[in-house]
This record gives sequence, structure tokens and C-alpha cells, in this order.
Amino acid sequence: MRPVLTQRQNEVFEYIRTHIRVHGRPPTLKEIGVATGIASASGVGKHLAALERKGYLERRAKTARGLRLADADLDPLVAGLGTITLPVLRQSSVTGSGELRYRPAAYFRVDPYLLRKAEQQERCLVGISSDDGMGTVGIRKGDFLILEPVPARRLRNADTVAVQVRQELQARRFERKRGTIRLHPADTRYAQVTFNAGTMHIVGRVIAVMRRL
Amino acid sequence: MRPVLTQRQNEVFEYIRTHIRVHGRPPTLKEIGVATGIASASGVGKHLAALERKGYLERRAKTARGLRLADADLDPLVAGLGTITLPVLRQSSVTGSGELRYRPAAYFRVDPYLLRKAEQQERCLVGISSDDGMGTVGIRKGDFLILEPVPARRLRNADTVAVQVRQELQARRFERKRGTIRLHPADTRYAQVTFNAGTMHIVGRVIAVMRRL
DNA sequence: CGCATAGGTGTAAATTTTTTCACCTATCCT
DNA sequence: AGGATAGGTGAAAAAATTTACACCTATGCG
Repeated sequence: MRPVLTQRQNEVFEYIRTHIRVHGRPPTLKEIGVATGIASASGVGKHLAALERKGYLERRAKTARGLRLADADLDPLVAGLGTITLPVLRQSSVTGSGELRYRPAAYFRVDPYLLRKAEQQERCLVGISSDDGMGTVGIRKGDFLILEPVPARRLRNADTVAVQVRQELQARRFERKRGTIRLHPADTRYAQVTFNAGTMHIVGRVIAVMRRL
Repeated sequence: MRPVLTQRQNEVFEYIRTHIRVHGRPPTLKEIGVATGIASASGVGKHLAALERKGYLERRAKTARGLRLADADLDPLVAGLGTITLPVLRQSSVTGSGELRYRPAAYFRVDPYLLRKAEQQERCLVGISSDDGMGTVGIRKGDFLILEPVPARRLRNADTVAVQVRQELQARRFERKRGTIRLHPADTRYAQVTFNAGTMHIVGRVIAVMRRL
């Protein structure tokens, strides 16, 4: 366990962290001083020396803004350089052949953390749910679904999938049984669909859900 | 769509991105020059000017390492700064006094599109729902809630809010009635809570919901 | 008391870093 | 041919930034 910080040291440390997050680069000694009320650059320098000694920072000498957060404080979500940008499916983005043709109208950025389940994050898409068939398990009409296109043969029972039906995108629970595929709504007021593999177009597995209130 | 980069410009750009990832700070003109084989700082400067003009970088004048990657609409590897980075609330991030203690364990990036309802996007937080009290309207235990801290007096009836109860974060529908505040769960199996303003800590209004499956 | 630690101030010197200017080469387009 | 654009070099000036040094105050400890 690393040595604890004094209150003042913690103030300095937190400012550095915030600055990096906001500006994308570490602060200078002077910037730190202004923010924390230390008039002298060398005063700030002593704090940095303490933070480095205690293992919260790494510094490189004679380098402008030559500090970085120690690995323990790097936050994987932020340090990972970014978000993934996913294309948003248009209503009519499935061709007759069952192939996705996307000329997406928009892109949506998501934190990679949401894509944990995806095998290939960069292949994922965003679609908009068009009914409440899975409402009872928390997927509702209008929700944004993050989808990973997966060939039907690699889907497993109880996966949540999104199917394109005419102009609609429906979330359903996937089940394969003796050559046929069933798509179960969670809400019993919706119809269960059975069909032969290849008949219907399953866009992909649902990886995550987002909703604006 | 942003203008395309020439090959050379792209080399410079890619180096900058890599440097930031590796070192945690942007490179200097000289560092870029050494890495890309440009002997003169002003030569590098011209590339940066071009990258800024084409919308790939933002720069701050007279600032050491004063560059950052620009918001990128189309390149998932570059994206990240156009998104909003929100701190994730820790379980114990509310002090006895009802104040937020700001030492987030992690950050989460979200597309600004999700924050439509927020008045001040940069004040938003992410919390994790701890029960299914709003399960019937699609907010479930474990969901990530995007919250905007709003003083109770500015909340309106039927807003969805998040309250901190002991170590839990619960989503509820807000209602004010003759001086008292009621928090309604959507699921009737959960208890409705009535209390006087100021008694309980409402973390904020729920702006959006995210869920990993 | 004497000493170590935390937390300062302030200045000057050393170094790094950006900016500006002048000038050069090549390609592409009209 | 003339002009715009991309991509350079090099030097000097200006500005930003770090570092070293001297000195001050307060607190806790044996």
C-alpha cells in the first residue's frame, strides 16, 4: 500500500488528475500553483517531489509538463485512448440479400467498457429498438441497442439478439431447437416466432443498451 | 467529413497519437521532428498548422506541448475528446453531510447525444442502480445511470431521480406535494417513501441509462 | 532543546519549447 | 509560365518551464 497523502498533497494530486482529464495534457508547475494557491513554482516542485516519492506520480526531469499519473491511478477507461465510434443503422440498411449495407447517417460514440461482451468491438453497430417485446427485461421501444453482427450459427441459446423485420428492429431472446430457430419476446403479449435458419435476418447479438430519458 | 490527410501529415498525426498513449503527454515540436525525420521545428509547425486547419488537432499558442487530439467524428481510434468524460460515483461517495466526495474511482465516456436533457453536461455523474424499483419502466439493478446533480427545489414532478440510501443508489419517480417529497417506485412491490425536503439526499435527475448485457 | 517533516516565498540561472523569418525544392493545375 | 500547396532547412528571438539555492514558519517527537 502506498503511503497516504496529506490533505494538501491530495489537493495538488487531484488537481493534476483533473487537469489531465480536462485538457489532455499535464499541467505546468505554475498552473498547479495558481490552482492550488501556491505562489512559487518551487513550492509546487516540493509537492511533486513528495508525490513522486510516495508513488503517485512519475516525472521526467527537465521536461515541460513532464509528469504523469502513476499506473495505479491511470484509469483504464480513460487511459485507453478513447471511445469507439459505432455507425448507427438506418431503418433500411438491410438489403434483400440479408447483407448489411451501411451508409450510416450518424455515428455514436461509446465507452469501450460497454463493449465487454463484443468479440470485435470495431464491428459493432448501433440500432434503435422498435417495440416493447423485451420491455419486461428492460429493453424498450426507442432504446439504442449496441449490436455485434454474429452469424446465426454462432449464436447461443438465451442470447439476446436483434432481428430486422421489415422496417423494424426487434430485440428477442434467441433459441435454437432441432434445426429451427425461435425468437422469444419477454412480454407474453408479443408473438413468438419460429423459422428455419436462413429465413430471417438476425442483425446480431445485443451487447448493451442505452436510453435517453 | 474532415479533409483527408496527406501521407506525411498522417505520419505526423499518428506519431502524436502514439506518443500521447505511451507517455501520457503530448510531444514537443522537436520530439515530433526527431520521430518523423524533420530536422526543423518550424517544419513540424507547418504540419501541425495543417492538422489543425483540417480539424485533427487543437492547439494552444505559446504553450509547451500545447496540442491535443481533436474531436473525431469518423475515426474510432482517434475519437475520445468529443465525448464527455463523466466520473463514476463510488459506493461511498456521499459523506454524512450529503456532500459528494470527489475522488472517483473511474471515468466513463459518453456520447453527448445521451446528455440532451442535461443543463450542464460537465456536471453529470455516472452511478450504478442498486435495485429494481424502476424495473417495470426499464431501469434495472446494475444499470449505469447518468445523473445530473440538481437541487431538490428545481426538480419537477415525474422526474426520474436517483437517491442515495445508505450504500445504495435507487432510481425513483419524484413527486412534491404540499411540502413533502415522495419517491415512487414503478414496481408496486417496492415501498413508496415520503419525507420532508432536506432529509434525504437526492443525488440528481436521471438523464440516461446504460446497461451491459 | 534539537531535529525532521510539511509547506511556504522569492530570485536567478539553466533549459526547453514555440514562434517568426527568410529561403529552398518539388508537384500539380490552369 | 505563373501560382498555389506540400514539405523542407536553419537561425534567432521570445516565451514558457524547470531547477537550484537561500531562507522562513509551524508542528510533532524523543
